[in-house]
Amino acid sequence: MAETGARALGRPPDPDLQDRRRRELLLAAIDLFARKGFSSTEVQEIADAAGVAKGTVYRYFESKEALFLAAADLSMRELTEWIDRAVERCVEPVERLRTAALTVAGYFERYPERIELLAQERAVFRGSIPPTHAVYREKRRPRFEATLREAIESGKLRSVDVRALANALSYLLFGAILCGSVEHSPRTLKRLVRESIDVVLGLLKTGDDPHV
Amino acid sequence: MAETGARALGRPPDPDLQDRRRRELLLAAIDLFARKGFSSTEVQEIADAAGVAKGTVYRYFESKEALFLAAADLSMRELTEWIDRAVERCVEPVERLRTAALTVAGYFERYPERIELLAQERAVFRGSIPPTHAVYREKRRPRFEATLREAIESGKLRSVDVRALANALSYLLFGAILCGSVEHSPRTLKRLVRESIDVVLGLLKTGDDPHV
Amino acid sequence: MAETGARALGRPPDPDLQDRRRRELLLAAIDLFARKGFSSTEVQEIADAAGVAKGTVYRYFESKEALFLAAADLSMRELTEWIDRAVERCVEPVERLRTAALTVAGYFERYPERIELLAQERAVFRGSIPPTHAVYREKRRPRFEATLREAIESGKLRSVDVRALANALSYLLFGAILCGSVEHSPRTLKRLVRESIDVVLGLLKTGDDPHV
Amino acid sequence: MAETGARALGRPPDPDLQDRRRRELLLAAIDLFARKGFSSTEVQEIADAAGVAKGTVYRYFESKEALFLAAADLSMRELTEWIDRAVERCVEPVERLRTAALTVAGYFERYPERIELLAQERAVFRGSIPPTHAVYREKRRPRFEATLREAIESGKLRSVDVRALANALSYLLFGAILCGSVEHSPRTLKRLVRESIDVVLGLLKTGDDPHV
DNA sequence: CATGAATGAGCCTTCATTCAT
DNA sequence: TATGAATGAAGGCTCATTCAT
Repeated sequence: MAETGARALGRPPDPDLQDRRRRELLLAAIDLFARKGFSSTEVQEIADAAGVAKGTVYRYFESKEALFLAAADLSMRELTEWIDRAVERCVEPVERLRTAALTVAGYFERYPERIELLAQERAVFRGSIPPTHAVYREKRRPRFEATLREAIESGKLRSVDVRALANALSYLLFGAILCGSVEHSPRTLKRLVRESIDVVLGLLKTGDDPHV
Repeated sequence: MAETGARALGRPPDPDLQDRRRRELLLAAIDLFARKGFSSTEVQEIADAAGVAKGTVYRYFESKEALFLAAADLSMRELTEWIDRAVERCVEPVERLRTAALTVAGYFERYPERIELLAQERAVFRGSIPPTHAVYREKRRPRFEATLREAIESGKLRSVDVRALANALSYLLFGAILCGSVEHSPRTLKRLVRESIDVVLGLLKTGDDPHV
Repeated sequence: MAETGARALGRPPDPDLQDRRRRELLLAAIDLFARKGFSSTEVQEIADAAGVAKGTVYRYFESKEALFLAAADLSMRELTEWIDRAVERCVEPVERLRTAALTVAGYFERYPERIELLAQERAVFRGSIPPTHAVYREKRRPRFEATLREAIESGKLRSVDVRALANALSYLLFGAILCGSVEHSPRTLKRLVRESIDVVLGLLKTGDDPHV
Repeated sequence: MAETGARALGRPPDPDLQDRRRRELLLAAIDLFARKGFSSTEVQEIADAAGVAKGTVYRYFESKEALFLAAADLSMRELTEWIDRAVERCVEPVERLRTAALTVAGYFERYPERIELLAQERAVFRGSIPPTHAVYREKRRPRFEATLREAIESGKLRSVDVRALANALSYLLFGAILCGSVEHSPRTLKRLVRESIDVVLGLLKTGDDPHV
């Protein structure tokens, strides 16, 4: 893949291969950390899954913890990309909100294991670092609140406190992802989120009929 | 409790001491597991904190994991008791909902560490067991949905899908507890939950003014 | 051995056994570190040699390095005891000097491996600690110089700079132990030291015949 | 050296560069092994210090151990050269002895780290090879004893057993170098050796006044 | 029952050495 | 010939669990 012509030079350490390996390791890490938990996963297993020797893992990542963090970060970065890509086509603000939420649900329905990374991260790095998901969420907050404001100002949504609403929707989504994947099959995550979000959005819509 | 007289064969057993010890151990476990994480906490530390020898821990609990589970369970059972006690005075259904949510927030504001147990539990027992909080939530669901139905039927809340609404509120609360304790000080948990819940409840109230 | 009656109490962790174990470990450590070198010796080997599990080693010593240091210290302390015991019978100062030197030689002839500990220690703890042998030597220096002074003042030895002479004799002895054990069999250490020391002492004796 | 023209088949080999590299590596090795100890020094560090890649080290030396040995050997060969150069100007035998000893002291005062190589070597190559310094010492012994004999026969020194005296002086020097560098600053090595040696030489001088 | 010394499997990390380029 | 990425054996240390007293 993308092997076209490159790497014929000899000396340079072939950045392509390195990138591929790094990614391979991260994917293996996501999978294993998510399925077995941080401390029950041996670095050797990750190396095996990525098809490299154990020592090689340590060429790419300082430590098991650093690998975990990088894996969690990759996961959240990809989620961010999904959201950005999905949302950029939505002009209508309410639709944009719904789409964003459903994209998150869709992402974790596609990669159910990655939900566990959120829990793992929190559990393992006991407050020593701000959780990746919180960091990413905070980064998106201004855009999020702007969209809400836009929807309210354009009369699409009732007028409520924007900060409180943003929080409520965030928490709802986060809670739905975490709980939904446990209580129901992760396969139904999207439906679950849609139903929950739509209740609230339905209530928010102006016009008196809170039908979704 | 209610242990009086049972199996009082001689001196050694002393069921009171045993109960006290057991509780001592659970409290120490909650504290340490929550503060340091499951795998970073040594059984020895818990024994020390409870003032017993390490071997004694194993007289009361099969294993480190069993101790953790029992600790998580104690935590959730106490939360349940708080809710029951708080709610039993509320006749008005909407007030009952609000009170329950605020009680949960208040509980974790009082014992902020215990929030971590939720994360720990999920992280450590990777799907091998249904998380304690999910079990307790499921147990309360019928009562919860009944209250919602009651509020709707009595015209206090708009008519929406009860299941979806119950989920939405649950997830919101769960998400708020988990995120709020990280993003803000756990001291403001109650305010955070109140604001988030009140937005939604405000929207739900019949009559057109969604002011809280 | 010395098992008489003791240990019948039950709880107290039997200090005798502990002391014996500790000594067992130190002797095994001396032997193995000396024969195989510090880094080529595995903690497991020492545990095996002492008949305990690896974890037990760490109950008695903080780390492999601490174990080494304790071993080196034991070795030097025993040497000190040998010297003290041998010397206490000598009134005549020159005889005392000779006896001390020969006792050192005898000690290392008896425990040839322990010579290696001196080398190991220096090599491993690169200046991070003052070498055990230097510490012990410095502790004896006042007594040593006093003896020299006594011998000179009583006319038994020629008058020379005491400090310089003390150094010269110390270095000679130390060099002889280290080199002699390599160049010749450690079995001849005593003879080697006697010859070297006697040359110098012979020269030192008053009266013109420097015959030993 | 004397490599001129040999095997000059093409461009690549360039024996000069190779010699320079080899020396560079040895000097880096001496420095690092001496400062950090054999096992705490990584081959990579030596490569870095010499400005070559790690793999290149293995083109010049079979293994880390071989590199160490070569480094120790270089050190002793240079010492030998110093001695030879210093001594060749001395006709008077006693002066020759003194000069040799002081040159050794001067050498290690100039390169204090190299003292450590002696200790390292002994510690690492536990008897598997005769220590470099012993080999070199043994090589010089005939010349050394000849000088002593010459001094005695010419009446400059008292008549004592030559072998024993040679040993005593050797051990004294060796011990002084090893101990002196630890107990005092290596800066005073020369003074220390001079004082120690002069005591003995003073006693050896014919004529009754053993003043240095 | 309580104790805490002993156990030993487990695991992360290091680093000398190799070898494809 | 030089390079440095990859390898994987090795080993120090931890800690849950056991069990003799």
